[in-house]
Amino acid sequence: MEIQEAKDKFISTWGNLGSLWGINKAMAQIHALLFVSPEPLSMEDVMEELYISRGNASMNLRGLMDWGIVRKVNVSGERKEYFTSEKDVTELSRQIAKERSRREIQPTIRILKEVSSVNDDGSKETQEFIRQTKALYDLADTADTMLNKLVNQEQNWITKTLVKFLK
Amino acid sequence: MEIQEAKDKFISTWGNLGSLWGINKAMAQIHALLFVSPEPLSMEDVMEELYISRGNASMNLRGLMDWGIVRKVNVSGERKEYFTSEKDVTELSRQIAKERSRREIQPTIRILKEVSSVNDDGSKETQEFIRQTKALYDLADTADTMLNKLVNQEQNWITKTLVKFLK
DNA sequence: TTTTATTTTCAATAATTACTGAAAGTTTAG
DNA sequence: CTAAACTTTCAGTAATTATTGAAAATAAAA
Repeated sequence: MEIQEAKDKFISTWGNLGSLWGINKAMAQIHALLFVSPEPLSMEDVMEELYISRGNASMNLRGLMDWGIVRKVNVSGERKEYFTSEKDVTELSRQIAKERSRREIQPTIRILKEVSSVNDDGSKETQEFIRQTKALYDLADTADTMLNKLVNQEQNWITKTLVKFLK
Repeated sequence: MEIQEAKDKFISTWGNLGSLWGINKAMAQIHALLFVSPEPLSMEDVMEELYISRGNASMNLRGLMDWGIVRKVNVSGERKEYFTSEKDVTELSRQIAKERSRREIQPTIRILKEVSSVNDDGSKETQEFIRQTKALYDLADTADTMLNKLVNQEQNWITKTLVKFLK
């Protein structure tokens, strides 16, 4: 496969995958583009490569910065702003995990806790509701904690060793 | 909080969360409803509780069965079909992890592998492309393997120990 | 077999979500 | 300061995705 085809395929695949981590297609594609570009790109560059409008580029670049995986860089002698993405996949996944936890998982956990402490009227329906939402709360809480530990630097030697075993 | 409010809140929250695991709102809400119902529900029941059409209920119940987390049950003396969801959260997460891996992660990994073996023309662009897509491939592959091991029964003592440490 | 109950399918439509482009805003240069 | 370069915002529109509802299909009962 030649580089242009491969690049297009990668950008398109990554774009469709956006929904998997909760961002839209254009945003994921911009990320993909920056991720494989050796040099920072201007907004103009992004618009041209992906055939998207200025407004679209602007909004989604900002979105990526909010996710903490894209940042502006100054290119000396240039007035334009240039953008570059986090290049280290470990840092990238750490950042994504952190943001998803903050934006979606933790709010969900909060609500699970809230609804599972519903007033128990003794009915079968209520008891099943409490049992099930509690179980979900425990699962979500454990999974969130584990994910964050796995993905964060605070890995002691035991964790590191065990991670190797899991691979 | 009273049970009806709690139930509505749970169903609505779970529904919005659908996008997190790649299913639509109605599907996630049906799942939520079945998940906290002590008895199996008919399609009629689902339609009434969630105010959705017959077609919608039919299609999304089928979707949930395709995910392997809802199944039909026969209620003796009844001609209607009744539906019930997987009640065990461990089995639920196992099933979801398995399906997501199969539907999205593995196809992505395949493509990452494919594009990262692009013909190397020696240019800076191509070299960066190869480096980055390879790194992503490794990450996705490792994460997929780990997730499946974590979530599957094949937990040996090492895995179990790791899980305890991570919690 | 015919009737009745129930489910599925899918074209039409509604709802949601994303994108554009131009005007307004901002920053730097002159 | 004014002009030029560049970015952001957002109302309008386009594209996508979800939902309805009724006809067709299926399955059980009579």
